[in-house]
Amino acid sequence: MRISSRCEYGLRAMVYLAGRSGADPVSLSTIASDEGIPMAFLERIMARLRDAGLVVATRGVSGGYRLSRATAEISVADVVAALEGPLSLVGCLPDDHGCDRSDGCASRQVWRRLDEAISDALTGITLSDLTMEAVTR
Amino acid sequence: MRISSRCEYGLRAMVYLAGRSGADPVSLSTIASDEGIPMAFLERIMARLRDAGLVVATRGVSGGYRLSRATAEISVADVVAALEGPLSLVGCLPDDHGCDRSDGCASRQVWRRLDEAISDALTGITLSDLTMEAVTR
DNA sequence: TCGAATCCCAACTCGATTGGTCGGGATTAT
DNA sequence: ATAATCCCGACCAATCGAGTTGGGATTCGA
Repeated sequence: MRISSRCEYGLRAMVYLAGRSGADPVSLSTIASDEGIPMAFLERIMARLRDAGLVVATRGVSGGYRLSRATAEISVADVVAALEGPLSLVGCLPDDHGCDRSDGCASRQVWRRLDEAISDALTGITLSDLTMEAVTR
Repeated sequence: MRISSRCEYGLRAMVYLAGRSGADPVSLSTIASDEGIPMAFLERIMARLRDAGLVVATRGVSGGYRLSRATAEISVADVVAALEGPLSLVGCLPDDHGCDRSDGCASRQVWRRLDEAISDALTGITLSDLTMEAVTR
């Protein structure tokens, strides 16, 4: 179970933007070179973040990306959900399709718990937390 | 981020064995048919669990698998680690290779926190918890 | 009006992983 | 012996991850 590069890069880019929040939009090439991320790949990542409504792009000469909301209003969970897809660990949680196995439910509780643990951990951190030089532990 | 079938099947098999703990070994074919898992695939899974020291196999006519330890001594984290590999979210946590990026550390704290949350959630549940008909929440 | 900077997008590659299957061994109780 | 069982390496198809390529469409400034 490993975080994808997509997700790692995406969060880095968002933290980067959070550090420049309020200023002019930042171009793809700037983010990519400052963060050491392959530009064409970052482009795909930003497209997802845009589609999720987390960043706003402006095109043309001095265009670029900026955050769509205040840094305190964007959680890491938002970013991860936008990049990793639905983010539910096992298929049968929402639809609850029967659970015909006797111990299937027992195992499933594990995945549900884990789901909650992950969710709790990620929704509790916002980009503004990350721009301050230390996550309080 | 999704749990693999391998892992799902593996935990189901372990819970199954936990429910019969202390009795005769259970054959692959029995587990597979009772749990609805493709037998040849389950065989590969059991091999990993055996290599991890979580189950013991005996061959020959009335052979099969049994747990190597008491159900309370096997955590879900043990099972998942045996089946999912190293289970660390991002490569640079143990070796800490520089962190030359300015905000790399900020993002990394997120992954470390998440790592802890997952680890805590999984080490806290043992097979004996799962054989009782309800995980206390 | 032209061109450069910028975002937008679909298609492609390439290797690893997932989810299996297949075919034969080696062991052991009866 | 023989049947039941685990053991194991090889194989396979589909998907996913991590990018790349090549071209658009927009917008600002000169």
